[in-house]
Amino acid sequence: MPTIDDVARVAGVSVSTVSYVLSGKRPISEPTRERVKRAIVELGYRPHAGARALASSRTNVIALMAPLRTGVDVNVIMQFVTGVVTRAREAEHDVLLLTQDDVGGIERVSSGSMVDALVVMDVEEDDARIPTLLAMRQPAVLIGLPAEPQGLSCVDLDFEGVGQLALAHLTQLGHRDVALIGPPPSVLARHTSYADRMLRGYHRQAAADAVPVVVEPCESTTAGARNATEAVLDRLPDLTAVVVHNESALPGVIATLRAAGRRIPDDVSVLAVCPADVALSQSIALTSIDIPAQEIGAAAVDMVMERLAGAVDAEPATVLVRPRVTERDSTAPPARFRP
Amino acid sequence: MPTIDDVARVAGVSVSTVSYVLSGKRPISEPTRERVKRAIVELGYRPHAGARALASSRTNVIALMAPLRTGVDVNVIMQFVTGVVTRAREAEHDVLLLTQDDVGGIERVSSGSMVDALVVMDVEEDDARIPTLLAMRQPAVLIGLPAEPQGLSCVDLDFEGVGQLALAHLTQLGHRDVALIGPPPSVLARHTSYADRMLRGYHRQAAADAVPVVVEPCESTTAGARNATEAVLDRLPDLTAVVVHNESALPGVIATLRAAGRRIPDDVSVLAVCPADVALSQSIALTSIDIPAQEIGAAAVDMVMERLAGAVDAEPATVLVRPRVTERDSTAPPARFRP
DNA sequence: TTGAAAGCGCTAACAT
DNA sequence: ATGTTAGCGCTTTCAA
Repeated sequence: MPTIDDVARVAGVSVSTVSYVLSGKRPISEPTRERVKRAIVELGYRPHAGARALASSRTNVIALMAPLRTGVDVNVIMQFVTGVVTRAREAEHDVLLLTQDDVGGIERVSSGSMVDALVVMDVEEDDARIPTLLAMRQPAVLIGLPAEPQGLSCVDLDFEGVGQLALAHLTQLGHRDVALIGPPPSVLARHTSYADRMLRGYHRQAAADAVPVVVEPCESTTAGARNATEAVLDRLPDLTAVVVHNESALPGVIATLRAAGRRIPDDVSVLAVCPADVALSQSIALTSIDIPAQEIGAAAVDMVMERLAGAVDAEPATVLVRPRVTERDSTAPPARFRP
Repeated sequence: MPTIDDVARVAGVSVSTVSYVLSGKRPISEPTRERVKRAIVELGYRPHAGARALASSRTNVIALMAPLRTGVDVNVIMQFVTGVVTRAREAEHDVLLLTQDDVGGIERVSSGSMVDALVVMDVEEDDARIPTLLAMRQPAVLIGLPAEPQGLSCVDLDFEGVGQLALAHLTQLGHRDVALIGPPPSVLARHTSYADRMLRGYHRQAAADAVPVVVEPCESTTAGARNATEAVLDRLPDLTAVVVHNESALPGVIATLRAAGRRIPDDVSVLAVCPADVALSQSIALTSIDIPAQEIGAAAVDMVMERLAGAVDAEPATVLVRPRVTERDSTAPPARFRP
């Protein structure tokens, strides 16, 4: 492997000149730059990442902690991951993937100076990783919003708003007998940030609209979806609308509703909270509050890069993407509102 | 951040002693080792990854190229990824994630000495990355089997065997009117390794058993599954069994068969080629040839580590995991064989 | 506009 | 069993 010295020799310049041509951190005359670039190409030179990291304390790598916990939809995770990796590459960074949510992993990559920053997924209300993240010298950005961010930067869809908006949309259509089919019990049990926030917003809206709250957690299997849907029909025989906040349950919920003789949206409206492509790949195009997972992942990287670039002590930001309802074919006013 | 010098000073030894305590590459007296370890803990010392890489030409990072191409099931990808990351951690390595399948990414991490080795997923029959992989000084392992590995190591399920076994299992039950619902057209079009091999095996078995080959590619959507299933029923009105090599299509295939009035397995047997958990999470537990994605990912890492550890020129290995049918509730002999 | 050289924090060969 | 020290390949300050 050629080194920077080789390049310098071939180009007939000093190593520092080569370095500056590469970094652009000081002006280089056009002819010199040309000679250097030619030498680089000729030799197939690539700077050694380790040497660079050692000399500059910059690795151009960010860590992405994407724990694969039970109950979280893999599709959605991958959309976040894709967003992060893609945007990171655009910013000349690579991504080190951590799939365990252990504090040990954070410490290893952080104090070992393996990465310049961390992006953390699957955040809980009271996340055990927060103290560790605060102690690192590298910046961290959470995808999610814990109860007390304590100065960490966060990005996410505004899930409280999602809960409110989901119910409000249905009540405005005239629905009163609405149920929420939610995330799996495991997700609820560990107080995953998005789940708790969504429920909070949903409850608030229910209070405002004076409609009862009927919530059914739901395992992410066909059987789980069937059970939850049947439970809901049982608890609310006059059900006219259902909010589903569980990607993997959607096919099963739809199938079970139909099996029970309820047409969508004629008898029951279905409003999904999920990525747009999931809403579109069901047997009926679902009205949904889209989770822009990829964009949120990209936004997380943007925040990382800001922190890396400039104001080291830029005050921590919390970016909450505003939810919107995209009307498709699965919602309508309840039957009694129609001729 | 404390450095190795700090540790040496606090422990009252030389830096090399600290280094050797850490690496275990030479004997250290018990008392000395103790003092050093205490100093390490006391200071919270972590070796600087870049410095280490520079001095030792070892990064303890492997690259995982997991392109998210259209048509491949995310669930399956994630199982491979999980297998790779988990086993890599067990071997004291971290994983750098590349999601584009560009040759540029390989060159960057390889000649930049960012990683010790590469694991490559989503391999095609005639994979464009092979020349680049051969040119690297780091070892590479493919998950998949190209037409000409040219000396690269490969691990995968024996998909030719899968194709044979799938059909053989059904014909042995007495089925003659069998259809194969396959991967999406895009996967076929780019000659993804596993798809081509499975088809090859299937054709061979069909010739051996003298049954016609009815193959229907299938988009990974509910609609796609419906279309493919209806097409199959159309082409083969007396259909008694179907092989499904398309995870995302499974729910739709099952639903469509039922909608057409065919009970499973009474009227139609369904044999799936998919990870075990996918087979188990359908509305009926499917007989399947399981794809042990996680184990294959782990095996890929094992092969990497062997190469890294010892015989640099260990001859390249090709490990093909033997497929097995796991009988569950979706297959039975055809009706005419039963009372 | 360019060059010389002092590190960055380790590993491992060479000494003792 | 332990210590000394020469790099590893780069960045960046200081000089010119």
